[in-house]
Amino acid sequence: MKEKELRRSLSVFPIGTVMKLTDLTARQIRYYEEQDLIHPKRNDGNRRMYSLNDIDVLLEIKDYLAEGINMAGIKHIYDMKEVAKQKKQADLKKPVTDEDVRRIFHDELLQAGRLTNEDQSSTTLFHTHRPL
DNA sequence: TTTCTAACA
DNA sequence: TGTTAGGA
Repeated sequence: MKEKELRRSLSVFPIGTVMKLTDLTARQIRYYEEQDLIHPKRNDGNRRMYSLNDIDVLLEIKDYLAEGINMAGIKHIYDMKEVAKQKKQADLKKPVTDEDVRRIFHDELLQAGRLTNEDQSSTTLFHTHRPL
């Protein structure tokens, strides 16, 4: 099932189509790109071209935002997903006991509560969770 | 017409 | 995030 993933990765939609499909503004879509949440390619005219995968991520972001998670939180969720994949590949050769495993679980707990909404000013950073 | 970058009464 | 200017 590799052919399918390959197709989902093809960047073929211009931003206008993505706007209609996600109900996001061009401003938001470009902003999420700045935050490295998506990486649309550019065509010869410097126009952004999005893939089905990019659209899926955009839709996920909408859900997270609706759940009250801020940009910082969403970013963590995605670079956690990366770490999780690195771990998965590493586990194919190495045993399952890495520091990464703990870090992942740790971050997971933090996000469950801490970065839901309010600003990073103070309170919620302390009372929600304790280090693992 | 559509999208791009940069910037802010 | 919205919106707009000025260009491609």
